[in-house]
Amino acid sequence: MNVTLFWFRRDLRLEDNTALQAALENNPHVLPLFIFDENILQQLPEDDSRVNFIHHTLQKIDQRLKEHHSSLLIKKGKPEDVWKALITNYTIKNVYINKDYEPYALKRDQQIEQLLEKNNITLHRFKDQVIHEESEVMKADGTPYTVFTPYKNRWLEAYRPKQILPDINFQKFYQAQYDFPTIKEIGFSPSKILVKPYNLSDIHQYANNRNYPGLEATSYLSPHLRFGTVSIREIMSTLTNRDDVFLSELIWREFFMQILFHFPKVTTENFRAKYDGIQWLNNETDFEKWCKGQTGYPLVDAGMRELNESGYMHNRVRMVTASFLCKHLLIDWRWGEAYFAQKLLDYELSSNNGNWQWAAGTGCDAAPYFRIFNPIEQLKKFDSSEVYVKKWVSEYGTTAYPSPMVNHSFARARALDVYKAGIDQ
DNA sequence: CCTGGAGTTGTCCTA
DNA sequence: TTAGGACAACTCCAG
Repeated sequence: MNVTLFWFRRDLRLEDNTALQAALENNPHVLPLFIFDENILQQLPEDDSRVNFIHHTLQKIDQRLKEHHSSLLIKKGKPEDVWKALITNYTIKNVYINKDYEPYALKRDQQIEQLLEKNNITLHRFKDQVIHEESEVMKADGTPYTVFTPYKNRWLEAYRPKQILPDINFQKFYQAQYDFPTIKEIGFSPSKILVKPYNLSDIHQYANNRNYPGLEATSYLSPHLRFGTVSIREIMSTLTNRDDVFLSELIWREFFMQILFHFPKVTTENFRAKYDGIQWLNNETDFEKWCKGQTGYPLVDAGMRELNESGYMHNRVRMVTASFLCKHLLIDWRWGEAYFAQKLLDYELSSNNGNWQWAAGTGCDAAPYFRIFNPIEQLKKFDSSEVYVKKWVSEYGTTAYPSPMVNHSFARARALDVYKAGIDQ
């Protein structure tokens, strides 16, 4: 039996899925596939919340497919090995994927494409996870933007709303009944941390509410965009002119994706080499206090504890915690980036890296280094009733709560000195 | 090539 | 009490 493979990666949905739709429209016997990639899994803790979310999402997709006498094929291994086995066990002419722009994924897909080509199999790639991909929003001279505002203006000029795809035809799937593996069979254990459904019902209030972590006004959209459990086009179709501040955040997502694509060195290096001379203190005890939310600054600690306990952190608080690590503690932004990468449900290399470099002042279009968040002032301004802080730091206000690990005025002056010295080198 | 305007999210001090 | 400027130049981008 000939089959066409559709490979799910970070597009875990049956609705408005560009490559899946194309596969079903042009081929009989479409076999949907997901590979638990050992290259990625081996770095993760056994109860990783993202792996659990992926597993849970795939199970729901599999259940829907089974209602139509088909099912998902789940494999675990290194993608190249898995594909070699698939080519041996099935007769495959076409493979469909949605593009993924991260450095690891680009390399992986290139390898798989070579392997498929050798076996006379065509790989069909589609743009799906973004409105404008890496080279669709460029300056007039053909080079990429490195400043957000002009990028955003060009992005908006180029935007054309697109129709959501019609419902898929389940009859076109390959009819087979594969067992769906348990989380244990994949080598993981259940996580207590769960992805919440996204909620855009109050999105027209985003501009007014977004800075107040106590309001519980966040959309919780980010993990869904990360794993493709919702289509970016569907989100765009729900926005109106009033939602321009929220739309800007979606454009930031694509801005940092194209930065990572065109400047992959940012993964390990400062975007601006000018800051390479900063002498980080990198004190491990300090770092541990920050990770655990034991700094003695309530807004910082609330943020870190929210992250540790829920896999989320409010946007404003991400800036405060990141600024605190880099400027008050003089710890290399890469340490903070790696910690967020472990914990965030919405972890995305491009956004995480871009925003950490922004906070550290080393990135493109970054905050100037002398802009140092005052964690006490930020608390007064954005959580004055202390609802957010009390929610996450239950001992706040008692003797059990630690005193500040570093004096703000001292740390501020020290950061200015160290940054200045680093730049002057 | 030149030029001018602008650049996510702050803080602190002074008048 | 509050508004405004300093903080520090530098680079980007469009015309």
